[in-house]
Amino acid sequence: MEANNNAGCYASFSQMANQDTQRHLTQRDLEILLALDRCPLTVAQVLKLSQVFAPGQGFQSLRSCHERLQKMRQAGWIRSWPYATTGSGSSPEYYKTTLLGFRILYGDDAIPPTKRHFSHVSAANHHHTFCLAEFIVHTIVSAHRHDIRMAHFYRENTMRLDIDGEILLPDCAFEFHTPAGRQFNFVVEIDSGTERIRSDKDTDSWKRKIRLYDALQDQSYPNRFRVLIVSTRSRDRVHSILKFASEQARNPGRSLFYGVQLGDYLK
DNA sequence: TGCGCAGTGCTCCCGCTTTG
DNA sequence: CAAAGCGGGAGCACTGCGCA
Repeated sequence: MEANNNAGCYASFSQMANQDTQRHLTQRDLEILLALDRCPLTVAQVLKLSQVFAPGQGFQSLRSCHERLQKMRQAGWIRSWPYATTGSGSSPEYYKTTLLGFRILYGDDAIPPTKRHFSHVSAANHHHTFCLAEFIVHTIVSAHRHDIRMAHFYRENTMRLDIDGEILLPDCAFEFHTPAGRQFNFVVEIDSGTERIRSDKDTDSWKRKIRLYDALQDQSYPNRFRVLIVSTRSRDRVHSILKFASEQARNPGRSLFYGVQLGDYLK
């Protein structure tokens, strides 16, 4: 895996001082910008993620976290839009970096990955985006607790896997590095239950994904990766996909696909 | 900068009333 | 009688203000 959006490539503070925002950019602000560059986050998700910030940098309350995000928004580093809500009450807002925020992270000449990188998420993708963010935040926080470092994170649709002329775009991908020096590679597929499992016609079917990931693992040997299937729906859905994957696998002794229901994972 | 409190705005839920 | 409309209550995100 190659890194194209990793930390450690911040613009200099003198460059930032040239911005007309007249706001003090802290190390924590950079952590927030980096987090929002991975995926859109709500205030609650930023609060949870702040547990992995440098010691003493985490937020103690939703109130203070929200206040800081408002200041960053006023400075023009980030933007927010409301999520379409499905429960009672008003909908939470999700935050993304602006071009200014992006260039604070990666330098004045940094080129955004896509045109839509700084624009709002279409309503049809709200559920998917929120669930992906929940998974990412929980994964980073959990890994941090076990002293496992995440590296080379690829945000949604930035990793393009070309397998025998067919393309796969995982929802995200990353590496885990353990204190013992071991490396684990993961790609993540969020399943909202909208894709057919066994269809030959549906270009987004699980049958196609399973076939391509299986072929990719053959090509990648001895480098190994695992596919994490996170269902936002039911456990039955996870079991159905994993059962089908085991039926389709060319090497049944190889564990390539791992599945979990998002609610279970977050618990 | 962090936090508490009180208030606003928004949305969903639910029961009641009105309408066709 | 069922569907539509309406209004109050509840829950949640967010805001303004003051204090430490």
